[in-house]
Amino acid sequence: MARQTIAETGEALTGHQTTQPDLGVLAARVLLSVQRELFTALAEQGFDDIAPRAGAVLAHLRTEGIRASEVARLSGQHKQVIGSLVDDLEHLGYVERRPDPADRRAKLICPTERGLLQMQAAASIMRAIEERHAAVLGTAEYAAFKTALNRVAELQQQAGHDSRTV
Amino acid sequence: MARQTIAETGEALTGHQTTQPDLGVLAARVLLSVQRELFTALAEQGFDDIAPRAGAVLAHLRTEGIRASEVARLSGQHKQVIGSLVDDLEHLGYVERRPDPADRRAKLICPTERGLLQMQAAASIMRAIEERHAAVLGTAEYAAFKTALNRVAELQQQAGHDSRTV
DNA sequence: CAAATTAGTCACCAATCTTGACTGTCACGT
DNA sequence: ACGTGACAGTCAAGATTGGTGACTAATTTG
Repeated sequence: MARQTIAETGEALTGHQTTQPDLGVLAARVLLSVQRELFTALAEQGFDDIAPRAGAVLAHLRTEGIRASEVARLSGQHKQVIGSLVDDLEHLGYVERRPDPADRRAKLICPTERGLLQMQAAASIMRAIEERHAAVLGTAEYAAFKTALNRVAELQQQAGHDSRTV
Repeated sequence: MARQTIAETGEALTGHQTTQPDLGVLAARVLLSVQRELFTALAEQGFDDIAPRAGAVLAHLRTEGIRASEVARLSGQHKQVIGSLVDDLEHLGYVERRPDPADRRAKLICPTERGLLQMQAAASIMRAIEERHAAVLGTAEYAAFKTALNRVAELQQQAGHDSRTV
């Protein structure tokens, strides 16, 4: 798995080991380890031809299709990157490009049958991962955690947006 | 966040917008937006010569120094990557290599005065970010969230470790 | 002392990200 | 209707980044 690489792996900068790691370090750890588990499990289920970086597209697929530029916005990646990812996924048979009836400039990225199977598999794996955490933390506590994480992600994205503008 | 990346930015694969995004997508969003805000703020405070990828090293710096291979383990990056990052940070005057008195093979990566200032600045910025979230969610709720995130990161890293072995 | 391990580096290759320019298409104001 | 500006997507090139294997030096093992 990447990058990503997360890219690979930018993190925050405080972190004496003695103190609690900060939000950035924790987010990085969760992301990397979730990615690793998810794509390992996917590979075991036969989806062994996709890399974590393709997740930027796959994570935002919908049965009705989605525009490339919307994927770019949601994933924070450039349009060119999305384009090449879609190229790859198209060759691998996970998605296909269809013209958008509502806008002749745009093309909808639609999952194929294989793409749908992959979406279901990924959703199932992620559900299992989260249920495992919920079993340790407690169902109610995990739900509260997830809600808070959602909220933090929203808040932080607004702030990140502002500071990008600066 | 890179970078990137955070990679890119591999994410999970479920995500109809109608349902709540999964753990991987949320972690990616938090990581990317925190990185963006942190490094923007650092740049405004005069630390404009460091990129998010350098965070892999900076996040694990300690005043007493730390070995390159330990940074590699903590950050999940290869030794070579750490080596080149340390090269850069050394030229920029953030860290210096000192021989490890305990092992003549090893070199300790120690922050310079500027490195210490940067560490303090980063810690302060991250504190401000987290306090902002705490103000919205409530102090107690945010503390609970942070604790849960820590726990999830631990659990997930164990799982990720296992699946890497497979 | 010889063998196996570990820390760090060098050099090379592959993958990835970023930028700028370019073609169609849409939306808006006149 | 028409010109202007904005947006969707693609092409192509450059720079950055990441991964791999081999190598030296020092430590540990037996």
